[in-house]
Amino acid sequence: MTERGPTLPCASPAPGTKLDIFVRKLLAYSRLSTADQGELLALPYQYRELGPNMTILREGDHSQICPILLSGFAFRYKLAADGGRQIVALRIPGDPLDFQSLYLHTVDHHMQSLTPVELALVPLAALERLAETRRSIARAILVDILVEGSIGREWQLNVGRRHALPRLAHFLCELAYRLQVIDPGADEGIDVPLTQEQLADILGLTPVHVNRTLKTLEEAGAVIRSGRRLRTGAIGVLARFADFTPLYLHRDNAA
Amino acid sequence: MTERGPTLPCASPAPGTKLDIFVRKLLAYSRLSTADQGELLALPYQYRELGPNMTILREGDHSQICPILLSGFAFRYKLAADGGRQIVALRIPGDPLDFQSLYLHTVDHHMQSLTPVELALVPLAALERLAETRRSIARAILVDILVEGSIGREWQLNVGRRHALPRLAHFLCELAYRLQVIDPGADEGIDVPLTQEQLADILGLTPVHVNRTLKTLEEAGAVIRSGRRLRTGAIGVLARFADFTPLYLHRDNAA
DNA sequence: CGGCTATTTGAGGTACCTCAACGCCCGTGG
DNA sequence: CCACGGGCGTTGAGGTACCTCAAATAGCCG
Repeated sequence: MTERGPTLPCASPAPGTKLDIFVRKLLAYSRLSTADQGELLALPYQYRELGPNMTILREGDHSQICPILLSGFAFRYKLAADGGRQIVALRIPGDPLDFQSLYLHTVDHHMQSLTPVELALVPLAALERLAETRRSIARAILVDILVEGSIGREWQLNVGRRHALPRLAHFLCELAYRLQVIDPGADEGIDVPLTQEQLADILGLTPVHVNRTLKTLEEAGAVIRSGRRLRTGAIGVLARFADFTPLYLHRDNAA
Repeated sequence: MTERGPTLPCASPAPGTKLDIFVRKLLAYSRLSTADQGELLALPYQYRELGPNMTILREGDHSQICPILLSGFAFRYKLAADGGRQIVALRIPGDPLDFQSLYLHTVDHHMQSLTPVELALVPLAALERLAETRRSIARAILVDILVEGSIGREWQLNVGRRHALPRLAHFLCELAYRLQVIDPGADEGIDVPLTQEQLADILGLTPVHVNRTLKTLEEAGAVIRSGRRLRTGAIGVLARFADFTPLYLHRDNAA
């Protein structure tokens, strides 16, 4: 059920644990002592691999576990009565996927894997215990929740008040910027693992219009497409179309 | 600087404190012992009144206080490079306005009073101390943050995937529903203290189109306008146009 | 009453949507 | 290795929900 490494007082990964990337992600936004890091790395979890487009959370669930995204991408979405889908958050490797259920009874949205993913399923009870005994870990959890909230507000602005071209460019810019935390080369450009339909559901557009907007961005040299692959140009190039300011990502918070 | 009432062990308001409505609001989403309630009511604060359209928080601020909205309405907003404004949250009486600065260095959005407001300015340090000694209060703070995040996601869906009419109706429905916590009669209809321009900035529309959509809603009997006043019909009537399901407001959480 | 702001209405424009057809990638199985 | 099928991407044509601009009206506050 739970394979756990021995409790480590230092920050080198516990043998056998895969939570390394999770701790690195938290460290990008919060300070944690080596002891804190050791406690996190020693969390019990169940390892699971999922293919793409698999449901991870369902609206109405009462969850007892917090999945942590070890690799791959996942997204939260909501559905309108007419079947319209809005993707409301994108989660990247290292991200915890459901801290919320620590404190709310009911899940208010759906969640799916975007690519094949590796998950560490951590019992909420274990996380809760850790948060109670270690203030700085509780804090790091909160910071993650708050930063996701801030990103959500920026998406509200993006969908509500930007035209398709800067809207798309802004999203791509944000994604590249966020990926820098786990991939130092991301500022030179990233592979975007989203179909045009998924992009449309993030941006509040139709797939057809995303297609045309991508074409424009490509002609402007801001993205490169080959076959079904989509790759962004460097952040600096994207930003010229994007009205992008990274303040809302709170990368200054760890300093 | 700070007028504080004496610490009370029971839940009846501390003499002289105005934080009663704040505690009632937290109680709607979290369980708190009478001792917890007493501690909250005994929080030190500076009382302040503000007119409408006054700035409460500015993007880039490093805040040391958490304003609590004792009466009146306030909203968070963000600006696009072209001057477009998106209102990303509406806060109602009893709501804390900046728990976020407990854990993040920099404010990522602006905040203004919508109507005349009364504020209790609580030092963040006092809140932090309370959260550290009382787990259930820390929890209540978190629940408030999470519920606001959930509302933000619903707004993403609203702006991204609903047409103007259900979009407007959904927002009005939500507002009436939320106001029930502090005003039991709200389900019969509420006064909406927003100009059409502000409604437009919530909904990602133009004021002109909001005007036309309101007209349609009025002809359908879902809102009443007289002069510049806007009043909603009963929630049940609004809901017929709104695709509204209150799950995301997490009112089940206190139970 | 005067002046400001919010609302209302009209006319014309456009960014994005809908529908539909076609073609290309790519995984699968023969 | 090739043939096949299905999903995703691409393109075109036509439609529409919403926007822009502009002017007139109405409410509100001194």
